[in-house]
Amino acid sequence: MTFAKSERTKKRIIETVAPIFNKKGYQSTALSDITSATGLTKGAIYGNFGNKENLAEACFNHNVKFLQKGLQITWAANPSSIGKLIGLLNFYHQNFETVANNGGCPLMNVAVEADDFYPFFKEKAKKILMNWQSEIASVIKEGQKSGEIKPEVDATNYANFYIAAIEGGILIAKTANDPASFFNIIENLKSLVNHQLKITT
Amino acid sequence: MTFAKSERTKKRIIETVAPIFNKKGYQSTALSDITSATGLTKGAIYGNFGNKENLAEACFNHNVKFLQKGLQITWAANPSSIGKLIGLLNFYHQNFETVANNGGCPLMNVAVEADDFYPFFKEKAKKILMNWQSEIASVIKEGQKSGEIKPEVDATNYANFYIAAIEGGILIAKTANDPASFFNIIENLKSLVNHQLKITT
DNA sequence: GTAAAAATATACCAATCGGTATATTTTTAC
DNA sequence: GTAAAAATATACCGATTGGTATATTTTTAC
Repeated sequence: MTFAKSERTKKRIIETVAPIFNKKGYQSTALSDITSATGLTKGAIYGNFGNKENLAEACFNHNVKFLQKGLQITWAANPSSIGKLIGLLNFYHQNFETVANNGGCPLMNVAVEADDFYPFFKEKAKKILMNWQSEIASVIKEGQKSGEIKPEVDATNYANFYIAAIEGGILIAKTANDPASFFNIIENLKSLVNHQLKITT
Repeated sequence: MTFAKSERTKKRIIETVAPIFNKKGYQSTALSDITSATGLTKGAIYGNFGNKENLAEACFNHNVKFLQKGLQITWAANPSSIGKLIGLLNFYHQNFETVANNGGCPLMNVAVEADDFYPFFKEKAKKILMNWQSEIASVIKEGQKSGEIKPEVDATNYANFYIAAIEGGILIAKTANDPASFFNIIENLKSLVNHQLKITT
């Protein structure tokens, strides 16, 4: 079991620092924030990650993984397409507080900070976003094949609308300190899924 | 005409620097960015604004003013409530490129950066957001009074949904480099206004 | 237990940060 | 045109930034 210690330390660093990067952003998170939060010195941090960018990347992956895992679990737990779309909205509802306390949606945070001046992180955010779009659109298309969802719906277009409302909802709820506004948006989306997508026989 | 020179210089600084703050964010915009963009020295900047925070605040106000003005003009140009809601969506569509080239929505940018660690700017963002919510909700309520809009619609709830989709749409379009996705979201919102809000006699 | 290797700590580096005191230049008022 | 005032430039400050070379400690393998 060589390298075991190293891997455990890396994991501990990531779990400690990931929320800090998500809250403060890449530029505003100083090495001193990282050393004081972990109780380690710069030597240890650089020995494990090489530089700040690598550590931030690992933290971003870690932050995103929680949400991607939620999607995968939701997909696995719901056989029907409508069930998947509603189930994912329930997942976002149930985990709002957790996500909010962790600094909000990591995709939004990184996209906003990196958008105009940090191509490396912007591309990372873009990849995650396009994966999300593709997951939602695929479920809609499947539902159309199986006769659950109206065939005239534009899957990609609808996936974007679904994602936009969720991201905008997080922004509003966090900025206004009003989680209820996010829950209302989730309910509105459920209503759209049930009345505009679902074929009611 | 005392102080005339000073006011003109301040205006020029704000117009030059506002897009930089909107693109890079507050922390990532260095005084050196400001001096090199304006061609002025730190002495001149501090003589006019006192410190970086005051300048950033003036720039945020300037960035927001463009959008607030657009809303006011749209309100004035459209007598009916449905006309106002559709007209505002047209305004956002028409000005997407301009806003995107300026660094995106200043409310989102400041809210995301300031959310967890910068109360001063967070409060500024919150105020702007709540003003926006109130403007949309008021138009909906007016439309309900005049019999244009269905009385069972929750005005505040719908205003939040409207704003969330727009903000999320900007995020998606900028991150994916795909303005069309924003335009599609705008069209979806128009459809909601016409089919879920509007009373069709 | 011991030697090698891996992980961490220490002490430093140049560069840059926001900010300021003061000197210089430009503008204003008469 | 000249003196006062306003605006800008220069030269500096201490603190902090990300990063690194090296010394020390801890862990691993035998």
